[in-house]
Amino acid sequence: MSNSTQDAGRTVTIRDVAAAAGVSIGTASKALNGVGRMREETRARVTAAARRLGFRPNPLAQGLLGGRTYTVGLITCDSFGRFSIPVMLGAEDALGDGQISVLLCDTRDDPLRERHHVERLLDRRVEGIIVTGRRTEPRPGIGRDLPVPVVYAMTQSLDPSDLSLLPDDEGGGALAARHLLATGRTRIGHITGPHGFRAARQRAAGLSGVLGEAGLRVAGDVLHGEWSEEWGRQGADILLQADPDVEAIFCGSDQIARGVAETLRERGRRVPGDVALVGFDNWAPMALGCRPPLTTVDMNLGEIGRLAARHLLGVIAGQAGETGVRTVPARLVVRESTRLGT
Amino acid sequence: MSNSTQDAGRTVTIRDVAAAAGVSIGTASKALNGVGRMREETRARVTAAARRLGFRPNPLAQGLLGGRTYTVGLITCDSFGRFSIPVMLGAEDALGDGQISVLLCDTRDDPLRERHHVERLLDRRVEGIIVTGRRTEPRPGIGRDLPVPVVYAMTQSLDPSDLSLLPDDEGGGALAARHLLATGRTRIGHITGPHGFRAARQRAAGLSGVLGEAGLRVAGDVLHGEWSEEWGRQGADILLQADPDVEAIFCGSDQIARGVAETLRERGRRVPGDVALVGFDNWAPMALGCRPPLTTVDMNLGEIGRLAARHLLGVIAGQAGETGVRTVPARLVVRESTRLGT
DNA sequence: ATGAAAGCGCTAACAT
DNA sequence: ATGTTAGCGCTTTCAT
Repeated sequence: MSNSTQDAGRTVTIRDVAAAAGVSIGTASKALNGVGRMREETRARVTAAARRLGFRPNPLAQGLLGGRTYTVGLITCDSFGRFSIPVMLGAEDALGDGQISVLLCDTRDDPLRERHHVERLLDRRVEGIIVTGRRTEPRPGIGRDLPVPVVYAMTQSLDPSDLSLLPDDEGGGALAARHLLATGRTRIGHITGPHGFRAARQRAAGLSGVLGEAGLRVAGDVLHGEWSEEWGRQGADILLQADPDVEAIFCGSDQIARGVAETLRERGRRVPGDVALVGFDNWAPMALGCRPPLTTVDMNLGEIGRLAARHLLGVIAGQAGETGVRTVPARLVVRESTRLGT
Repeated sequence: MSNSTQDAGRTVTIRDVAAAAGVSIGTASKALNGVGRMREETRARVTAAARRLGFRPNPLAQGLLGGRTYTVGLITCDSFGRFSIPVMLGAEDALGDGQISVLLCDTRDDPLRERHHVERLLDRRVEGIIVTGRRTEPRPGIGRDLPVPVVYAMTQSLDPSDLSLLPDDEGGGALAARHLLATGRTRIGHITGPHGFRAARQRAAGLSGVLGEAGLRVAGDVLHGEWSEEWGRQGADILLQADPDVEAIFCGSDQIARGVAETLRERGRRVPGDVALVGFDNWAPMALGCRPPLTTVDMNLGEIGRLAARHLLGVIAGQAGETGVRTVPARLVVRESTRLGT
């Protein structure tokens, strides 16, 4: 009981370890950190004592020395929204494995809160900061000439000397388009979110690009509306009116696609038999709850987070910092809504 | 420019402040912390110098002294799932306002990872730990006799000497039941999640209890199944078969309720005209996307997180630590699916 | 009312 | 090969 790793009593310091091993405190430090030259036997004795006493170095003291703090800050502007969460998860994943701790803050889109949090993070000597968001639109950076590297994930800094990691919305749109063409559909409509969203415009551009190469156009033109199921329901009716023979609909989000699916069913069109359907986001509860389950584009948000974290670790380790915008490829998840022969 | 709060140059220490104010370093410390006795003029001079230089105390150094670290750990077993996120948000909210930083870790339900993270948090001298989860089932605590207070939110520790904050599932069920009775329905069915979930059993108990007091029983018995829309669709058919005259259906989740709503529509029952519908979770995308929008029970997860954080702050501040299980009242959100006269 | 000094736990020069 | 010493930035006695 008394030699368990975490005794309730006083903290065991390196001084205790040194005493127990019969060496000086400096020697103990070197032994434990694997630096300096010393007899193997001594090193072993110190290590053994440390283990026996359950010694755990105090990171505060280590950090104070000007050494590393093994901490990074994670700022979300999104109240842990649907998009920033997978990103954070990926980041935590990559960082946790690297023994880095994560200080979390939520700015709730308030620049004042953000400024405040950045300062707190710097006070705590984080070694880097990851900023996540919910939209891909450029935003002001969190500060110039910060003493630590910063990376933007699922959001873009206006400052081109920052690195921003974004999903490849255009590529995702292209992916959907090629998939639909491959299943033999050529009359392809598009119902998506507000024109004010770059994500919506880029997904549409990806679709149009591929169709254009094939000498085709978007059936019934691109329909912009809310990011909601309700708009999906309305949009589907509009599209069916504009082009009753539409063979496939690519939607800007899974929510929109669900609404579209409902209207199609109510209008007597079978999915995918009459009309194939592709969503965007691969948001499991939506995509799987849809009838039929939805083929959809996955932005690989977790990968974006992991890349952001790894970038940070790289820069911290001294690598040159990449800058500008980098795009992470999307991935198509095929389900019933486009399956052939149904 | 050069007197901005965050200069890129060397960090300004209290030593610099003292020098600038023409006092000793100890005096500067006392002045800034508002302790000790000294001339008001001196204190003002130090404060002014600190502000002018942009002095920010180093929390590492402060913590090292055995003082406070103003940090708490937030452990989620849930990979930031749908339930733990609102809890975390609430906690971050309450803590951030109190100038406390949050160290985040995700255990991914792995006890080894959990143990590891707990130790890392303790190494970093967090002043307390919040454990969040996705299920209300009791789980082993993260450790006995930890040197800091621990509170469980949206998950329960097996150890009764811990404090666990849970949603009031039974109360939520009762809330739904009373609301349906108040709208004049007496034949009330219940379609919910697996019997293995305490949450499902308690919500059912809440419903049955209220119905029992009114001399009623659950119409067609409680139907247990998956937490999915698909089950909602199936369950609705089963219920309609068992009791074709059912007037209302209370569902164990919003997802189930959506499935139920779909089947009802396809079977020609109007909601809420023929059958009223109540969900559980108040998960916006589901509840609002439903046709019609869903009346549902909100567990006040954010409040659970806030309470957890405040409890922790209280214990840290020296208050006696409450123990055992404490339940947070749920709240009914009324929407179209039960609105009268539709 | 102010200053000097010790020390939190640790590491990294510099001595031996 | 090991020990000694000087700090990291701060707070807190204890002198003055």
